Amino acid sequence: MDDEPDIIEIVGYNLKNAGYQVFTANNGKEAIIQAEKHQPHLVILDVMMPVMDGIETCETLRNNPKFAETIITFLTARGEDYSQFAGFNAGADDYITKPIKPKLLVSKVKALLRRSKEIKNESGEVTLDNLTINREEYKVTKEGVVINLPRKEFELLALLTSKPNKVFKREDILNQVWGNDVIVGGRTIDVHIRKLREKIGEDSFKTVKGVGYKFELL
Amino acid sequence: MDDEPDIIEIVGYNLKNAGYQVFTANNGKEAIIQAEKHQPHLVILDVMMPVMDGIETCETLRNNPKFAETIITFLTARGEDYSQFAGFNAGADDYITKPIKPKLLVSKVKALLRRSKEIKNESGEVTLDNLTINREEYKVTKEGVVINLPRKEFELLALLTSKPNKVFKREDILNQVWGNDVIVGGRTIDVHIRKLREKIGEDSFKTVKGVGYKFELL
DNA sequence: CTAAAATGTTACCTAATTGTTAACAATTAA
DNA sequence: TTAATTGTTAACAATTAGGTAACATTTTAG
Repeated sequence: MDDEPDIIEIVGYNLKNAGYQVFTANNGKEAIIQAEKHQPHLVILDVMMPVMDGIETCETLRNNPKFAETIITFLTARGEDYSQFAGFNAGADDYITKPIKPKLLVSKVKALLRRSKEIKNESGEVTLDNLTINREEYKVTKEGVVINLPRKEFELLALLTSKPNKVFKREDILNQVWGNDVIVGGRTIDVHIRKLREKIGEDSFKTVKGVGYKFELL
Repeated sequence: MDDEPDIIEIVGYNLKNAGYQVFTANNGKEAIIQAEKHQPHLVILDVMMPVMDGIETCETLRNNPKFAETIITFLTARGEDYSQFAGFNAGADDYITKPIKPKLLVSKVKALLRRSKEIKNESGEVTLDNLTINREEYKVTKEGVVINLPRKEFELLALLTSKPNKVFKREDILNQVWGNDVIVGGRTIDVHIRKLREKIGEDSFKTVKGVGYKFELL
């Protein structure tokens, strides 16, 4: 994501050639929207971008737990130390200065992604106990029987099962399932939990008072 | 690990200052020996080193599964593209070119280590003696038995165990567990300590009169 | 050795949090 | 357009955590 269309094209071309799926944006705001939509493994930012600069974009992404695992690197002509500093302080993983040979850039990207790919071997499908959650198909199966869940219920289940036994704070649940800006009443989460308990099983969902909920593996 | 003693000293000094434990070597062979001995999280190599050059050192380390998780970066004056290429092909995670301001180097190192530390600390779990405290799961286990703690008790325990044997002042406990602004009566902490003593064990929590409490490892 | 200060203990009350139901609104599918 | 499904809310019930008072005990200082 860069402000100069040419650079975007060159970089994009080379990364696509290297086998990566690439989405582009012309400014920070767009970049964030694209990132939300595609959940990329890696984000490349320029420092100077219209509407929202790279540093701010980086900070915004970093503050969203959805992108905690996302690798963020700057690619920019601004080589000054203080600028690099700002980049790293904003939570970037790397800071690459232009000019750089496309092939070398691909090498760098490969090096950056190597580690995150090791972690994420997600097929989109997770199996826990006798429960299978397929995020791509929005399908849940329990003991071989398909359970049809409405969107919100599915997303809530998907979130909780993304890290079994981890307690998700009510606030985080709201952010991730309902979105940062949506305001809903105080009992909404509970009602959805209730429905999941009905359909999936009472014991799987544990309340941690004053904190939130967790999906518990026994 | 570099061939120029001066650089080694400067880099080492700055990294130590940033809180890292640093071991040095003057050539590739030494570097490998040191790495085997200390199992570092990060290895910094120069490309040009006597006895065994950096590329070869990097390859050797990478071929050893023991160092699969180890982050390796070059730090060198050889900025040529083909040289960087060779570095990444040898399995390096990053390639930093000199000259670089020490502070910026520290930032880079921090960025490189953040991910590997996240993965290792991901469990958020601390084990002391026969006691396990998992912050992410809000779960405490003693001798394999799960102990369910209310939030405040859990947070108090988490605080005290975050630095075993350190005495936490009553005031600090109030600030960290109850928050800067909340005003509670003078016996509140004591009551919670009491409950923890009941559930975790009398001896673990020691009173330091006129100061506060500590979690004592025997 | 005694008084004052600090801490320990218990039981109880209340406020905060969560659970549950049903009604209503919004969305989607037929 | 209507019917079905899903999402949200309100109202109330149930639960539990947290705090405090009151008193006991221990420690410290003079």
